[in-house]
Amino acid sequence: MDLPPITQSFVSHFGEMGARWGVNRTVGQIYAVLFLSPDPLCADDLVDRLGVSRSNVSMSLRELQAWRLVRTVRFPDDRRDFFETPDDLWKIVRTLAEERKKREIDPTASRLRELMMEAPQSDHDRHAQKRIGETLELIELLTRWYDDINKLETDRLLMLLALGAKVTSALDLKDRLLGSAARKTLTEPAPEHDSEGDPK
Amino acid sequence: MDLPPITQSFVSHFGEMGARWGVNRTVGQIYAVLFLSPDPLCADDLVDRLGVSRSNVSMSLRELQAWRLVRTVRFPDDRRDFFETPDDLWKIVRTLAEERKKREIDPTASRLRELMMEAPQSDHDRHAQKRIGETLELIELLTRWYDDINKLETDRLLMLLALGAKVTSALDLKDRLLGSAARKTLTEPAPEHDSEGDPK
DNA sequence: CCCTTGTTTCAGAAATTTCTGAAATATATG
DNA sequence: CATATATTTCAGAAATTTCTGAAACAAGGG
Repeated sequence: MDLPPITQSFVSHFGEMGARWGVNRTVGQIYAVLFLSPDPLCADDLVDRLGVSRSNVSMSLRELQAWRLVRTVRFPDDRRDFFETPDDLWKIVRTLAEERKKREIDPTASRLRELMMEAPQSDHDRHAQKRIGETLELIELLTRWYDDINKLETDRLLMLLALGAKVTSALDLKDRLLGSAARKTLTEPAPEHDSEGDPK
Repeated sequence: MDLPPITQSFVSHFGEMGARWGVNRTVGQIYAVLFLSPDPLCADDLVDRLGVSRSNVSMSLRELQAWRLVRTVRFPDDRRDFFETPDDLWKIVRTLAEERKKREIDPTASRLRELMMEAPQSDHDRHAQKRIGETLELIELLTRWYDDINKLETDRLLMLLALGAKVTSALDLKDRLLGSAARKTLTEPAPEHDSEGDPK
């Protein structure tokens, strides 16, 4: 490995964290190198900098492209592919959210939907289905919210994030200004999830 | 494996998905069984139902406890530990979010903070540090938002989720009612990211 | 104490994932 | 079409993770 000190340390960290993020060490490291590089790099640059095999680099880049976290760039009079990360951090955040949802949530949601179609054979099945149904509703609520929020342009998103929980007081204020009739039309009756959870 | 059909299918799915969620097959399956079980189960119940070794169950339960996704229950006149999942789904969602943040975000944030303290040795380092700083700011913005939202009681949270992107129009409305001066102080200018890759 | 019942630990076996080098493929150029 | 350059594939090697059975540990009676 041959990298300036700060980059080096950043790259190692991404290598270690890779596992927790659902990618392997090399994939994490390659992403880190590209992320910090001022200009696009070709596969052999990555081989040199990380000291891993050419084929490993090739497969890892492939995976990063599947995640839409790197893209290729071509230069005139050069037959090699070069790779770079989008430099808009917000775009990266959105891509990560989309891809993780696709891999971690969507398959489960559709499997649960299938299970809700099955005819229960026993009391046990009936209980399971009830629980599965509640779970599915919650997932659908969360993903609808996500889809909705994800449509906002970045500056509006930024505004909401900066507001944080204060939105609720802002909404309360609005209610007071308008009378609460208007809000009722915007909020839907809350789905119920009850249980003998702990008193907080 | 000896489970009624719907539970069976749910459990297999959680086993397969386990890997994507950062746990292994057995951990995923055990969680799934406990989640669907109407009453708490002891370790040997899990051995029977999943056909894995006793020690595997023991280690997997330990991991699920580290995640705070299962808790133990004792019954009078029985020396065995029994295990169950919280049945309030919102509590589960919150726990998942907290634990994943702790494992996936926090270590990176603190490493990036360390890297920002280093004295840059070269232009390359300076560029890397700039990029790292932007990343850290974004992470901090997101985690502040998360901490803030996470404080809300579940019914308020539910209200926000149901509103989705409509909050922004609600806020716009509030602005119109109040005059826009108030909001300006809450939004920040969007971070700029420019770059031009040039051929080597 | 010494059973009995239940849980945890841990070294090594088994399974899976990652990585490599060599061969195959693709594509531009003379 | 032959050559040079670049990339991808893939079978097996290497590394890592998961899982097991046996042994150690813990705790409640008798």
